[in-house]
Amino acid sequence: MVVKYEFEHKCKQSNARVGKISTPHGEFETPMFMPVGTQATVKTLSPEEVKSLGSGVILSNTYHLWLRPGADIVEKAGGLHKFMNYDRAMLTDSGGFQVFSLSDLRKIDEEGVTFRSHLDGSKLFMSPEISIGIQNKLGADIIMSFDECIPYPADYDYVKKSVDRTLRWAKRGLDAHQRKDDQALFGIVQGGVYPELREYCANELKKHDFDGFAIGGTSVGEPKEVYKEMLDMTMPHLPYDKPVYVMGIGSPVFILEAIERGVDMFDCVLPTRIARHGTAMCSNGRVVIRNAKYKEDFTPLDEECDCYTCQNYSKAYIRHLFHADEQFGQRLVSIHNIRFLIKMVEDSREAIRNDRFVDYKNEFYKKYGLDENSKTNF
RNA sequence: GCGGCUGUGGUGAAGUGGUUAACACAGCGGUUUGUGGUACCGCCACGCGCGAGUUCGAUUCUCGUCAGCCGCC
Repeated sequence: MVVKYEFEHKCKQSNARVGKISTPHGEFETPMFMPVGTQATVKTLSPEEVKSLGSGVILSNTYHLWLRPGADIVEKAGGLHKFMNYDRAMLTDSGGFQVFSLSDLRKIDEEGVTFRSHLDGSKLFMSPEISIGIQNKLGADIIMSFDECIPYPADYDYVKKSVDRTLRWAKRGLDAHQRKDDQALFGIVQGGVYPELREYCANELKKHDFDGFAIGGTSVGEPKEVYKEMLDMTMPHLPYDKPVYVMGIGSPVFILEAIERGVDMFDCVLPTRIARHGTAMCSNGRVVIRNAKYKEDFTPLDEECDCYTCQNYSKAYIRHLFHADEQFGQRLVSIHNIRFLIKMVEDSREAIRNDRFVDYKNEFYKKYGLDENSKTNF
């Protein structure tokens, strides 16, 4: 098996677990947060910086790289790792999310999805075979099934129809996969908020030799309670000896709730996106760095953080950079936010090993200024 | 000293004899969850240089006054 999951320990307080995933480009401990580098770059950061933050794996995106610069060019460069000079594990999303996020420009049928390019308006067609073919050329260590990420809310009949189609697409992708020796393929569980559909989808996927499983259709605007229900109705039906990945979650609350339920991997643009707009995730809650109250605050974003930004720069300075529209500010907050989440999963792993993850989570929430039942998703 | 032009929020700048003075930028606050994000959403002049007059009503008309700019002595 290309990607091997090794279980290490399950926390006595919950289903949270610690393990290790090995790939052709190194191994990483789980639970792990994966920064997103959609266009073969984690925006504003160099690969060396990303590595120094403690991430063992980053994402890139099939749809975006397909449009630009094109899969053939990445392949000619020697694959995504060489092209962007990143030698650790990488994962590519299938383009399935774009079916959702670009929904005003798409048409879905059994064969695949017809898009209109967001770059030049040209008509494009994506199918499971095309997505897997592109991902084979890109060469990430973990590639994803081409699925339909259903919006929330969606009615039962539509979700049922969509899940069946996603399952047929998953099988087609598996059949089309040409690099089973060095690229792991994960299946994606959909099913919206319906327990029987989630269970059904998981059970059908388990019949095939996927290397890991993802839970999709989350973080599409649903309330936190609904999110937790979707995890609860899905996790029991996934095999314990394979990695589990919840797609697209990045707020501390969503991540910690996933870890508590035994999830191993998560990715999100949230830390880097909000960083570029001046919001930092800190142990005492969010810091909107443009705020006037930081004008003369010469302390770090987060006194408890060990990142480059917090070791060297003050809120007043970073605030100045944002008001002066200087790019260095975006870099500094991006570095901090990614490190913050990775430090959070590092601390989670330690807590799990010490059988006190739920205590850790509650302590984190209290300091962050919220509790498990607060309404905010962040 | 004389003549002309102009005076609207932090800035630039619309506008009208009569409901809440357009817009932009800045400022202030918020949003962002498998990145279509130099994005998005709020708030921000009880007042239109000052004073008086005309009018039912004036930022808008008239007179005076002050300030700035331009020109002429």
